[in-house]
Amino acid sequence: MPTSTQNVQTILNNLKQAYPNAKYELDWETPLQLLVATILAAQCTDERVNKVTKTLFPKYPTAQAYAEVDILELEEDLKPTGFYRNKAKTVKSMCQDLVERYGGEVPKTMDELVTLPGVARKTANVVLNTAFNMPSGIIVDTHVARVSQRMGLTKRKTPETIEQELMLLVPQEEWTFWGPAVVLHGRYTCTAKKPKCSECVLKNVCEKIGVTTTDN
DNA sequence: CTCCCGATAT
DNA sequence: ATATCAGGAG
Repeated sequence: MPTSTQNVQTILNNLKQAYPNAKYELDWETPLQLLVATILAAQCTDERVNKVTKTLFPKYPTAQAYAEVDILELEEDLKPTGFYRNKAKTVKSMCQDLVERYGGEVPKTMDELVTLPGVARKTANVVLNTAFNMPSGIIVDTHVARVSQRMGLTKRKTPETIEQELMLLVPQEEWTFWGPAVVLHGRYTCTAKKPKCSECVLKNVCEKIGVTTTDN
């Protein structure tokens, strides 16, 4: 058995012990809500997104509602999440697309999702993994990318190529667990600045590539 | 590669 | 002051 495969098993075991119920922390009830929340989550904490969507979701119950809103009003609604002009434009045009091409429903395939404005593989994987329980791929956000590189699981730089390598290493039945678990690990332990290596459950199989500051 | 946006951590 | 934050488009 290759070393990397052995490491992946160890990583999985330790992650499951540390984050047994790992799941995405964005608040949502419908696929459309999760899709919108994930777009708003770009360069913004989930906590802030949840605060905004608490009032946003009741105001816009359907894709049609976003599609018809005045762009300036939507910009105001999304302002606290940052990148608000881009996000308002993206959400509105994406929902227009949903209404025109998919009857207002969120499509359930990767090929269809990534044709929507503002949706690439990361956002599509979040929706497919979380809302539709489909192992379409592995969520690779800034956290998963950073942790994977530090662990020595990949030397690639772009989310797409990192995802490709991870999909070869991680068994498919673990894909939907891997993403949320590694995101949590990256957010709270393997942080971008000053990672907490001394309390890391993966320290024994981590190569600490590019880690310059540790707490021990 | 840059740009979009603003709050927070360091 | 600067890096970073559940990214994606041009």
